[in-house]
Amino acid sequence: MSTREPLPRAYEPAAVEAKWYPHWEKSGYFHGKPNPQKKPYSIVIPPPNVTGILTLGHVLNNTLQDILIRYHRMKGEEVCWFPGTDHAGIATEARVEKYLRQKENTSRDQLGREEFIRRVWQWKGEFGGKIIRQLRTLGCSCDWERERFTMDEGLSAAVRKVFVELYNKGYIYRGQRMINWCPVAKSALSDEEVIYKDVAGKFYYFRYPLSDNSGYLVVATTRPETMFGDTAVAVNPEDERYKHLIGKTVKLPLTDREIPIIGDVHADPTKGTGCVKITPAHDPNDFEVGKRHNLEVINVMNPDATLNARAGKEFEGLDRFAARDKAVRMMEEQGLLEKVEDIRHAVGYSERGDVPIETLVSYQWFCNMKELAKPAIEAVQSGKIKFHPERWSKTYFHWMENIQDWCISRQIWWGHRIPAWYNDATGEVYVGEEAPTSPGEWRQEEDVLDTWFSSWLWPFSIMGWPEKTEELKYFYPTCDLVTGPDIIFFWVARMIMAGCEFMKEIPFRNVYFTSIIRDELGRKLSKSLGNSPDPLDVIAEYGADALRFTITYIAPVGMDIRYSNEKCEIGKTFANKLWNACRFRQMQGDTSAHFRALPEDIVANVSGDERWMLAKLDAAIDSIDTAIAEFRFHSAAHEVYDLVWSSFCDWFIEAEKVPMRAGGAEKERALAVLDYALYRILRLLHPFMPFITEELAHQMGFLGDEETIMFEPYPEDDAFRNADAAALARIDGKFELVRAGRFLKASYNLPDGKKVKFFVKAVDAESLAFLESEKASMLSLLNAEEIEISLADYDPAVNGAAPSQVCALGTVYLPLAGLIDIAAEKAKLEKQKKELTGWIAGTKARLGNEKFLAKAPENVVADTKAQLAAMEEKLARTNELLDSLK
RNA sequence: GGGCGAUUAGCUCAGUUGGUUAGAGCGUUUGCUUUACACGCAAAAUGUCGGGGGUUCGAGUCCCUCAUCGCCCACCA
Repeated sequence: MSTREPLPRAYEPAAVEAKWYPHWEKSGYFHGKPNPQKKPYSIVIPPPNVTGILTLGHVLNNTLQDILIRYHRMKGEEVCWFPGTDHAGIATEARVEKYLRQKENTSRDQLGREEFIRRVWQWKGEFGGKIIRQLRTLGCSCDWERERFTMDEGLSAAVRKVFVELYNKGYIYRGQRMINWCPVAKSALSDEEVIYKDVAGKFYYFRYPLSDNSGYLVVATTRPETMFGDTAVAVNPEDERYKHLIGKTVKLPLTDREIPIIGDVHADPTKGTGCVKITPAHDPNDFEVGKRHNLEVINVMNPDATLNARAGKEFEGLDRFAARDKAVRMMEEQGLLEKVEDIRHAVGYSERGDVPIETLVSYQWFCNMKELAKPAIEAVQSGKIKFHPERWSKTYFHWMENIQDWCISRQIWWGHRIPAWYNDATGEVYVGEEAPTSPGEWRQEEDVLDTWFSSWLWPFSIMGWPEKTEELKYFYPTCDLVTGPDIIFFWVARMIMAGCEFMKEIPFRNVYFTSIIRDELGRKLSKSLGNSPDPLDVIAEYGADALRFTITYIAPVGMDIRYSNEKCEIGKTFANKLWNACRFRQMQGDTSAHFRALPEDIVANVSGDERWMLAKLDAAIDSIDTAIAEFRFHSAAHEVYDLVWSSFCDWFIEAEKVPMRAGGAEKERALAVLDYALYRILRLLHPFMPFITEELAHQMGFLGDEETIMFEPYPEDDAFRNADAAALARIDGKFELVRAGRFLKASYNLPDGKKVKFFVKAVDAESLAFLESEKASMLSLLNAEEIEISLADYDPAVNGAAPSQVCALGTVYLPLAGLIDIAAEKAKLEKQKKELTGWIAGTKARLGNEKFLAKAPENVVADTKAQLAAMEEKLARTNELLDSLK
């Protein structure tokens, strides 16, 4: 695969990405299979809708999963990322209906059930699963051999088995209850599929005349069109204003019906007029009231939310909103409209249809969740399953502890048909995995199951359950789940319940809830706002690695992300930086033989800079391990970014130019350490930026054609940073001096490249010796002509007045022969003196505080004392400099 | 109504169990074609850590309270 040519000046991701992914996939690198020699690590993908296309939300979600997968793979575990798609009943049915209407001018109902389903499968084959192909562009290392669809035969068998089991346990039942109805899908919905929006509405105050013509009651409603279903008016039995009316009747306007006035606590005397119209068929509270008083349930609506015959001739067939207007108008004409108030109120909308839902009474299938919830609550309470961030467990507990029956039947065709059969002759109901074999006319239930009724089995159905497969034995339970907090009820909670019930084992150990991605203005990304960038465009412009890295880098734990395409510059420039570091290395000659491990003699002879670099690497490796273990992906990204850019490129490579120039054994050692560090960096970075790291590992000659970085060991701590803390501190001191010298040059507007002479007065003999030994390095880093290091005071009489900087290892002077701005120097030193004096005073006060000495930990006290000494020493030198300027 | 989160540099955000002088990227300013990189190098400036109170030797960090913004759940005849 590798073509060892000089690297171009800038990284061009497109060709590299297009090259490696197919190679990885063809080579079977993504495939995981049970292997008793290795520790299993598995993730199941949150199955995207088969109709879906890649969004930035998916990018974040799947990048994080891929980071985990690649990280654990390199850690030597047997990893498997199970991918697949969800049949998404309502969404897909709507999508295909639209397609058929546009392409063939036909409809679901024209085609009939069997033909329509055939067409949906056809559509899926042709257009479905686009997102799965897009995930490849992103670099996701899913085990595509194991790709599943929630309506595959095996997964469908799992659904049937689960349905029958829960039915036999008495959890699943069919009943007439108040449900949420979507007029667009013409189907029942679960409570979770209803989203509440605050919208402007009106409160209509209607007069309902008493039958005896002795006056009227005023009732308020936001839904005038449901009045045709009113079967009572309720007042509070304690309400002095109305209690004498209980038992009388009112004439229901616009109808010829009379309805009773009933006493019920549901009527709150403090709210509105104290009188409530009761519409049992269209309001959950009213339904309860109706049950208590044995009221008739009059459904006045058709499935498409037009009014039906029960609303009377004038209203039959009218859309609910038209009917509302008409009812109000007619009430007004009859003098029965008392007043109208503007209000804002929450209205339930269908998640998919984006229209107000109707609550109505209907026969549906339900699943009682109470018993299923118990072990699932326990699993999270006990810590067997951990949520990250932990606070989501509160949301989880609150919902689980108040869990309601789940309405699982849908009046659509695309989905798992409920395995129940009716015998109309005998009235029998048969529920079984297969059709009944007993004689008689059996008619299968028309309804299908809620999409989530298959998704909740995903972690084990995808592994072949109910068959007892090797995969289940090895990979179940999965390790980590990465998903959005918006589906905590829909999916996460239900998977935990299903796992506990059917596998007797939790489905995963950790759940990481990703951030929600917003635009720069903090708005949710949406198609209608046009603020939702297409990830494929972003990848084309910046590269997949850049997008992956950027989104990881900017995603804080548990908070919303403000995303804009421009932010991908972070990842793009970072990739380019890494590319050029390798390009530089390539120019220095052949790859060292020691890039995998440094031999003893090199380790024994590493320079201070080299030890410093190896120590930085160790520290970064530890931080990254910890960060990934705690799902702090952005910390890991920041850590590796700083390591590469600051430690490796800005300091280490620049410092190593000295031994590399020296040639011979010096150069050989420097290149060995450089290669060793570089290959560790590439591996550290691979989970975040898979393409560029694979490409560079080959370009640099670290890997042969038949090898892949994917299975190279993830770097581990070499303990270099524990080797010699004092030596590492001295290198930091050298860098501080370099920074100070550069500052002096910049302060006097000297071009960075100008060769100048510095003087350094070392603080002591030890520092003197060290700085002398690092002289070549400092000359190079400072771009200086000469550096004179001594223990003696700088003598302005000899070299002229010089601005200076006080550092830990010594004071740096830049002689400027007449150019020195004495006033500016004085001001700088006075400022420094003031700061030092302030800190010293503060530190002394702290050390003078007996309580501090008594209560603070020893190391804090010792550190404080050391700081004080250092500051006092610095102050003394600052004062000397000030004196010298007088 | 119940719950959760946020408020730190001009912007977007870091800041692990409380412990020196609060950081990064972008932007801004200055100087640079220095043996990879202008997708770059070097340097600089900007903060009463939302307000108030408390605990503590010590608070951006813990507690209380207020304000503003956002999310979730419930309810709303």
